[in-house]
Formats: sequence, C-alpha cells, structure tokens
Amino acid sequence: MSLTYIQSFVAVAEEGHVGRAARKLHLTQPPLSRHILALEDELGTRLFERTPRGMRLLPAGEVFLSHARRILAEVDVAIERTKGAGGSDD
Amino acid sequence: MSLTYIQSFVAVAEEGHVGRAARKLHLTQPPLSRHILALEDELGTRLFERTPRGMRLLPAGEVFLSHARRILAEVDVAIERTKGAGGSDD
DNA sequence: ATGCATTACGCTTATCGTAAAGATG
DNA sequence: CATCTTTACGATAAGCGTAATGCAT
Repeated sequence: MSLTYIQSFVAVAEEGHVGRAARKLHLTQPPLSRHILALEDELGTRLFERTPRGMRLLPAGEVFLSHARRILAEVDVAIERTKGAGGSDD
Repeated sequence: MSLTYIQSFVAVAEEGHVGRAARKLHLTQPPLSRHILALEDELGTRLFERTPRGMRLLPAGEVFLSHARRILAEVDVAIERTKGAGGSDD
C-alpha cells in the first residue's frame, strides 16, 4: 500500500476519468491506470467499473474512498502538527 | 511522505534503536536510518535525539508518533473493510 | 577499542512517459 | 471510428545491502 496510490485513487474517484485525474496530478494516463490496477490487485477486488465514459465507483470503491480521504487528511494533520511542534527547536 | 517511512519511524520509536528496529522490519540499518533522515528532512524538524545508546524521541517525534500510529491503523482498517465489501463481487 | 548512527557506492527494482494495442458504443 | 483504458518497452529515479566512515564513551 502506498500513499501515492491512495491519492491517485481519490483523484480518479472524484474525476470519474483517468485522463482528467492524470492531468490534475501532473501525470500521464498509463502510470495512473497502473496505480488503480495495483490497488485493485492488492485489495483483491475491483474498485471501479470501466465504462465507455470513464471510471465509475463500485461499492467496494466507495468504501475505500471514505477511508482513503480520512487517511490523506490524517497525514496532512500529522505533518502540520509535527512541524508546529518542532518549529521552535530548529 | 510514504507509508513505509512511517512504519520505519514507528519501529525506531518503539525500539529506541535503529539496529533492532531494522531486524524487526527485516531490513538493514542504513536504509532505515535514511528513512528517518528523509522524514526529518521532509518535516523540517528533528524527530529523535541521537544518544550513544540509540534514538530517543524528541517532542516533535512524540507528536508525530501518535499520528503515525493512527494512520497505520486506519490503513489496516481500510484494507480490511474494502476486502470485506468486495469479497462477494469476485 | 566498542557500540552506535550515518555516508559512499554499486546494483536491483520500481515508476515514469511515449507509443502501440484492446475494448466498447 | 472515436473515446476511453490498458499493455509494451526503453529510460530515469528510488531504494537496498555491503563496506567504510564518523562520533561519543
């Protein structure tokens, strides 16, 4: 599991489209598509349904999405608060 | 930021010793030491005090530790629940 | 000298981007 | 055939381990 892949997943979930999510992440489609596939492989389940219009969340994907957002938010908080705690030591 | 580095940090914090933490993680000292240095660099603050006996948490390190544990626990929950949600689809 | 952490350095593995290929309306 | 995602493949970058170095008792 990797935070990069989690960020990729959230972007694709929000855009519903690998191409648009890739631009948002300053990345090209292939690596982003691989992130999703790797995540699905690691979790042992499909997260998106592939449609001609793009990517649509499956139930397992929605479950993962809520956790993914929480994880990323928690990481942001961890960074911010740790920087705050150490700022006076430098 | 990387989940691997966060796991490394928690191991070193718990062992107070890079060598022991490395064995616990099935790794050697140098990469583990680099994980900690990279984390400190990214956070812009020292997380450990280096003593002749090993590594001792600084205040900023203790702040980061509590968040780190929460992040790793949340990741575990995310995996478990997503697998559970998708298990019937396969 | 001992017991730590860190730095140097060569190698392996992971990840990227361009280009080509599948798949579906 | 148009619009997506995915696979191939060559190149770059990240990460590991052994060995050497630094630092403090």
